[in-house]
Amino acid sequence: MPNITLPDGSVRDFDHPVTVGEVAAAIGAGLAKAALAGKADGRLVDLSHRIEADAALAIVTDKNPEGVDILRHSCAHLLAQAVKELFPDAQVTIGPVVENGFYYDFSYTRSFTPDDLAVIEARMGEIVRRDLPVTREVWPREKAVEFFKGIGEHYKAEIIDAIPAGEDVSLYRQGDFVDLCRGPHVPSTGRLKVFKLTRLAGAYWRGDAGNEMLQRIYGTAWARKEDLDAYLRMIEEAEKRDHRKLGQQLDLFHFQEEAPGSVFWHPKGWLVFRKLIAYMRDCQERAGYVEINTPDVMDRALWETSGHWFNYRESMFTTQTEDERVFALKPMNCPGAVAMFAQGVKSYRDLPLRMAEFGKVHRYEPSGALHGLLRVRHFTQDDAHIFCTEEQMEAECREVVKLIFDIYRDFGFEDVRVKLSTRPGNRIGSDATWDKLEGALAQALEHMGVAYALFPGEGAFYGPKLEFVLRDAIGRDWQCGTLQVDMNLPERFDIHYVDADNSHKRPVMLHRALFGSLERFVGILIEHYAGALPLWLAPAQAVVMNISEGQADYAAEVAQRLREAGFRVETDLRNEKINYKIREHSVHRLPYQIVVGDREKAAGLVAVRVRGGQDLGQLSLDSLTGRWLREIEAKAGPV
RNA sequence: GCCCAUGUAGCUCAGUGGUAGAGCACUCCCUUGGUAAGGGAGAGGCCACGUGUUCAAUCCACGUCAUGGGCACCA
Repeated sequence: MPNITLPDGSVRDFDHPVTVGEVAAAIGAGLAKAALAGKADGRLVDLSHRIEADAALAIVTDKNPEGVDILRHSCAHLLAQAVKELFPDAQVTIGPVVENGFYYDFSYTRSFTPDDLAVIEARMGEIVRRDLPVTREVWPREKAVEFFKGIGEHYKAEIIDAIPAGEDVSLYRQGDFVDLCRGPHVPSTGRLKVFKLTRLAGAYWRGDAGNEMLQRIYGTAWARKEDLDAYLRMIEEAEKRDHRKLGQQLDLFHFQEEAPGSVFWHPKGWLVFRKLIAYMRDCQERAGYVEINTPDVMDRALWETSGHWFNYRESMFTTQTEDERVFALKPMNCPGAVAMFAQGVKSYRDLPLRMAEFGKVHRYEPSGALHGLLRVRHFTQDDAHIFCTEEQMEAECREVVKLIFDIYRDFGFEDVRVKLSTRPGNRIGSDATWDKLEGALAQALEHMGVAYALFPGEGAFYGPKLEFVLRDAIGRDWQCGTLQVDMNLPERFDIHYVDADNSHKRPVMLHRALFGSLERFVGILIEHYAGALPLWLAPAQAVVMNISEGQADYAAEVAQRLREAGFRVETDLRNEKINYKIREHSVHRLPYQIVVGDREKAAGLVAVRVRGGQDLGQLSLDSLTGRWLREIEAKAGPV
């Protein structure tokens, strides 16, 4: 008879097979009440699961992450049941757990509306009040297929049909509603209390754009009301930080209909952009890069050689001119860099050759993909191509990785994760070459002690890649930098260098971008800093305000002296109260506000207020600029 | 590209089958005020664009464009 080993190491002996729920009850009434499911020998099971033999068992409650996922999964079923009750003709498909919640995809003749959503949510609450037991049944696959076909659930039948013949499938029943599911689920619908339907969306059947579009209903679900509230507050905070909203409020950039997916940079936004380029230029010069610039418009023949014409033709902007010649706006900088390398004869002594280019690339992204600064059709890469020998490849990769980590740190991104994507099914080049390229990336990381996640099959068709994902101030992840190794383009363009033995050798090419896209990086920074850019990046670093007309000249003079010292300083001499001016510049997140009244004018000092409200009192201009220099040196401001 | 929603003043938004309104911003006047909104007056709109329906369309229908939320895509 089963001995049950609990997580604390204690063992309970039962003289008959027991269910998980019975074990929980044997431990304590409180636990029995809180129990949602069990984890038997590492496998999640229902409370009703019977344990026949010795096992290690943990009781899962809503305090475990797995428990919350079970709540979410059960909420998906609850949603499906509510929809089926309200719209019997709707067909169910799948309803998985996602981060913070769940969704369920339906097929239905008409579109659901936001009003439907409220009605569905109300019905979900009603089913909760019925407190229906949720029970598991195991059926032969064929019987399940027949059953779902019989009740008109063709999508469900198709899913089950894909399960290998002869296998049993598990079904969950709550009231009249039956769904295919691996489980586990909560024991009854009454356990689902904290959920909210959030939005409607379209989604392709089986995630394939060739299939019909289903209707997806998203919801969020939590163990406790406080968790839901915290989540909703987090969403609100993210909305406040939205770079599109802040870009408007802070007068950084705009978009307009004539140029979808292309940015109009206003003076302030462009200043940030320029500062980032200047910063990166400085980093790259120190790291031994040279900077080049190649044409934006080049003959299609070049893109045929590179392979882009055949692979990405529909995403390229092309020209139509008087002559018959077809040009394309560059969607990537690499062919230009290769052309640059091919000029003149290169010696092994020239390698590694690190060529950077702030290249503006043009890609005709699908209209539905455009998203503020984060996905645009014209963007500027802080691109570089490193031509080196196979022997140099790994060391170069290490240098790039180091540079990336150093740079992200300057923006306060300490939490950076690395993804290694390896050879895809559809690829070019021999396995021996792929071994070398993947090895170079993996070893570079391992030698540096950098942890990484492996993504088999996710590499580009010409080579493996590293991707760098950084986590921002409110915990969201952004993929920015990339490092790819490539033996394909050098081959296609037939470039070579002269080696020490006077033979011609093919260089290896590294593609790398650290910010990735400057446009996108500015967007990420705006959200990361919630618009309060650190002093070195702030478009206006300070504003000088007079209290009344008598100090206007002095305020202008102070501003001018600070500008001459190299700072970006505005004046606000308007006939407004100081409260009004301070409010306005606080809303615009200026790092420093300088107030001059009769007292400061008489003393030759300035009164200084720091972003956030701190009052520094009266300072001399020298001590103020000294503070600023130290702050700029420190780079990353408070986030 | 696909599904759904949205598009009214510089911004945020009301509103109606009989060609429009608020707050903020802007201009002018009063006020010269010491650390988050002083008062008054004024100016400002092809109601995204096109085609229908109607005596009459910002409002209804269809189409287009753009934006938003997802899906698909992201060399």
